[in-house]
Amino acid sequence: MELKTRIVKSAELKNSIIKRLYFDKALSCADLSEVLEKSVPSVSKAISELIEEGFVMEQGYAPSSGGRRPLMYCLQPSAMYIVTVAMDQLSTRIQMLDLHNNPIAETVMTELKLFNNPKALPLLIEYINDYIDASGVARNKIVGIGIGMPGFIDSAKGFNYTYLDSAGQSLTELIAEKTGAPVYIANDSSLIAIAEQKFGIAKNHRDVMVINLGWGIGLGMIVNGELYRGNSGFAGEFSHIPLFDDGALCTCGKRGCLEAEASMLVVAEKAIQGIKDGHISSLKHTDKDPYKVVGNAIMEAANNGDQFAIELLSDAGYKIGKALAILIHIMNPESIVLSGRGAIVGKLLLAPIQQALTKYCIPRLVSSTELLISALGFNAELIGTAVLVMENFDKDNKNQSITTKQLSMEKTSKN
Amino acid sequence: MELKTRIVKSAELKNSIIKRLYFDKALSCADLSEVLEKSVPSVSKAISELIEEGFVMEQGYAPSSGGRRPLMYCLQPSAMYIVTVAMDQLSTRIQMLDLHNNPIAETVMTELKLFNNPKALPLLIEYINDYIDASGVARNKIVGIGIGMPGFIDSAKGFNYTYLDSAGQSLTELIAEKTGAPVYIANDSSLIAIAEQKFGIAKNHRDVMVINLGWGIGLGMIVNGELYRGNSGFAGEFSHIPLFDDGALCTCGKRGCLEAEASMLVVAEKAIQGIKDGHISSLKHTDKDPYKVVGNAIMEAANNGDQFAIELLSDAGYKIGKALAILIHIMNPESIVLSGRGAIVGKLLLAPIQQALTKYCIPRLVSSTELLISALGFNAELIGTAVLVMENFDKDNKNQSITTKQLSMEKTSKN
DNA sequence: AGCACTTTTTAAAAAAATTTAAAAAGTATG
DNA sequence: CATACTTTTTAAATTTTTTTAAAAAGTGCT
Repeated sequence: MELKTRIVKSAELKNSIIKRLYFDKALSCADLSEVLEKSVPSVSKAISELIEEGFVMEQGYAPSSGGRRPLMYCLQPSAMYIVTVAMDQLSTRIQMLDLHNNPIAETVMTELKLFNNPKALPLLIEYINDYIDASGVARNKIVGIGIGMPGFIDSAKGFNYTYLDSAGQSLTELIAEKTGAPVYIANDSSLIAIAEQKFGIAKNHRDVMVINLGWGIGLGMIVNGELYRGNSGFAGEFSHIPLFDDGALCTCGKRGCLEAEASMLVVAEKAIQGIKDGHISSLKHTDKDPYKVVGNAIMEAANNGDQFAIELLSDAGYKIGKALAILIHIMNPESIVLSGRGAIVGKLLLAPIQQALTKYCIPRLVSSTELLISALGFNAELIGTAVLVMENFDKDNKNQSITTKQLSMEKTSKN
Repeated sequence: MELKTRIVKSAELKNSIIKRLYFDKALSCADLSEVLEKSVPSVSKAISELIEEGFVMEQGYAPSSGGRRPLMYCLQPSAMYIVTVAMDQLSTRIQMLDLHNNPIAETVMTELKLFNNPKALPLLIEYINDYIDASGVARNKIVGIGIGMPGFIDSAKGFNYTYLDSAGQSLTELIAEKTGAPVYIANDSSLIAIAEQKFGIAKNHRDVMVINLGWGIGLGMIVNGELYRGNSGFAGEFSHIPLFDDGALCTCGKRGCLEAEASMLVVAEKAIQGIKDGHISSLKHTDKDPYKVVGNAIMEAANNGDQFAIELLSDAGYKIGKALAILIHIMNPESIVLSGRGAIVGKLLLAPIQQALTKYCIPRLVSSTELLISALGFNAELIGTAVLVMENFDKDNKNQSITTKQLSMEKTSKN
């Protein structure tokens, strides 16, 4: 009894040290004491236990700042692993990362249609299990499985109200049961946002708006330093604000939405029409090509200097800029990041977006917001899911040190 | 030495108990233990000290929930007082509240022009000092002075970049020096928002957008349970988003801003023009009447059923609704509150706003947001400033129990 | 009315965390 | 190159907090 409570208490501090080291890579005992608001002796004791248990290791001495050089600690990368899953409408990527965010194997990409596919959920579980088995990593070494997916998602309860019907049961509970590891889910745009804020171009910015330029246009919001999803998880429905009087008809049923005017899908449509109308361009088109292929071709052509492709993207950029003007007025963010697939043409979008901002924004507002282009790109979502797992690390292991957890799991699996 | 550290430590808990009781009115020892995440014995000890020191009192027993009835504690209302100041462009109100938010004297209202008035700041300080002197309350009994004012404000540093030029010195420090009490400032719309969320119609809502219907249209945002001001304090510039293609010219230099189309000032202008054009209405107009008088007359006439006045307000309401549609898409708030002066015609605005929301919003988004009308009305800003003072209570008294503070101040004043 | 079961409060014992002091390992400087 | 001044780390003493246990005060049912 006494032993148990002792472990519970010290586990809290130890888990928060692990979490902190995941995000900050390397810290000294004094650093940790300051950021965690615990005394140096407490932290010191916890660290030496963590080293003994194999979770933390010494990394060497940092340069002196005028006194004794601090001994830096970092996570033992192979102590635990994070399974990251990034889904879109058509395909799913799976990847396992160590505690330094380094992949331990090739990313596996599989076709998996979400829309109207009752088999999607069992298949997803199968793919994840296969991946873990193939990796050779023991289940009790997995911190958690993070899954990013499109749709309206309640992260706390673990539901996706758009895809992956789980017959009323919590998706996270269900998948956790079948895989033997804790599961966390979140919306893809949200994950890209936290990836950019924790490990990307907007690192440590308190207030960031991240635009997910995929086939649609998503928005992930970091507000007061944390992800904002709104009262019912619908915040950031950026692409359906009434932006143009009597514009194109949108899939949402309204007119003049940003998505109906400037998404990659619409750009592809316009390109096809343009080619038919005889526009000069390096783009070729056969009716059989799906929009996805056309979209990629446009981005590539634009990057290679094709005038028609650049025109199309500029037009979209200007419209996105008008919408961003609204966002800036309301949120006054430190930065706006162009991320997701479309980030590869980010440089081409920059000029028309800036032009729109100048036209539609109060000057002092534009000048207090930076416009940035993601460097994470296509990897953002995978990194975001890893962050999702580690963000929940201290909460979910509150009553149990990860050490005792691993021990108890080994025992039960031997039974 | 040992005594001092003992006081410092216990002061933290005691101050957080005071703060909590200010917001929650009455709590039992067990309640406090739970919300403050401290053990019952710790809280119990702190409470008995606070009672001895005269800050807390027993309030009687609450009904049993199946066991022993809890003894409820509340603040001794006369232990300390809060000075609240609400400024607008033309006039300033001052009021002193006890710890139960009850006014201890009549509100004093004085003419005080903010725009282009170098005497505004010394006058403000004089008014505050006069008010405190007249109240008969000792300076060391004043928790703090909260001031709400229009303009771009940095609450943390205590600057107002629009009005009350303080020659580079922090406004809050300056006023604190001259009045002998801690001073906190914030933007008027922000204060109305926290008033509605702490003591108003949106009590305890996590995500609320509060519209301040004054002569302009302000927005105060509560996000993830706390006030959001953006990266440089400019968040909520709601009334200057590009809403109408080529609309009326706005004071900000752009076209089609909400403020230029639907503010009370614009409504007043339209009313004057309408009367000249021969509209039938109970409204009378002489050219000498300032807009302020016209505006009030319109609101009164509309509430009395005057058709022309109602039409004018409905038109403004519909436009506000279009802007709210955008806000809902981005923020997905639990509720939107119509507050400030204009809240008295809130009922009349409800229908046209709802109509606009239905037209411009995705259905599932409208239905997840409540549209509410403030009951605090004109008092919201004063209550908001009191909240501002108490929100900072535990932070600013971190190293000193309020008791020892009062004692030390008594000594120095006797010297 | 008495018994089983709650919840709140108080008191004593045990554990955890912090403070204090001191040692260790550097830097800068005359 | 020794001295004064940093900063980091370790160790011991003290304080603070929590846990545990028990008492007090109610409810509700037979």
